[in-house]
Amino acid sequence: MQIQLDLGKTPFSLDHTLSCGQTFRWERQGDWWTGVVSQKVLKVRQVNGTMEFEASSEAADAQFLSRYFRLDDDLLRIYSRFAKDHYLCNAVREFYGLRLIRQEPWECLVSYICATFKNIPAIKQMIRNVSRRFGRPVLFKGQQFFTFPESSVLAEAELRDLKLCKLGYRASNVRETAKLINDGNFDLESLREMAFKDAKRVLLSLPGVGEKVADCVLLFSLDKLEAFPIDVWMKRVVLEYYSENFEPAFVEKVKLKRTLSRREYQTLYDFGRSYFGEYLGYAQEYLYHYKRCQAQAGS
DNA sequence: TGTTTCCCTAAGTC
DNA sequence: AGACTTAGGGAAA
Repeated sequence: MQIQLDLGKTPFSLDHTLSCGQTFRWERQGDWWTGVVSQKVLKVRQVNGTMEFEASSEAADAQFLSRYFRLDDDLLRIYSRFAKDHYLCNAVREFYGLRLIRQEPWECLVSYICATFKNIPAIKQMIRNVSRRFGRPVLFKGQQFFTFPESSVLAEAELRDLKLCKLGYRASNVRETAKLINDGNFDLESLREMAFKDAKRVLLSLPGVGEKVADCVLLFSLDKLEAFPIDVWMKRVVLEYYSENFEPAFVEKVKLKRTLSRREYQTLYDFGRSYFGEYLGYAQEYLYHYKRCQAQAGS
């Protein structure tokens, strides 16, 4: 059964939201996007101010979609707080309506542990492989999809099988993290109620989770909009667009390095926090997408 | 114009 | 500070 969700005057762009690289389980065919979210298959398209969708389960109703796509965020207010320079104004104009997505924390955590040193097509491939190998099949409109496996399943997975999913050295990090989560030492949902710094400290204790992965999980699944993940693209954004905020020697030194030390990461974060304000997580996502599109257009 | 090969780099962590 | 580790994708052949 097809359901409609009226967006009213709420700024929203389904295409920008699903194209910007924050999530790895959606595919576009024509106007329609199909993806697996929390045990359900969704097929969605946007026609101006309306979202039309179908789902494999009735649990995926308009309220579910509204929560997943963060339609509760007041985007205009968020824009007014950070769109104060050339780059952000351009990014907001170009990607108007792009929203962060409220992902399922466990899948988000594994996705970003896998994301280290990989490009987005490769990450999508890994998550697809893991779901096909360890997830549960769901039939939707005559096609077979696979849910993302629970931590209990990955905790008992053979390393060999995870490596066959092309995880490489990430396989052991995924399995050991799954064990810790599954043993009940960590309740990911409880992090949502904690302060940003406390939640981050907990995540940093998991194998395969450093500053950047922790920030991604906090931003994309645990409602911490003050997270500001700095990967190679965001490093370039900060050091190229906002270099005047740093010592020239620092800029030159950090530009040349492949990876950031914890101290350097913190220095870039502190700039983001003071310059972009309370919604720096949103600013991050716009600038990340903007920089990647610029690079693609230029080459 | 269609393959194959080579090379660089990727939503970093420890 | 340097090792880890691998596949996608563009350039070159």
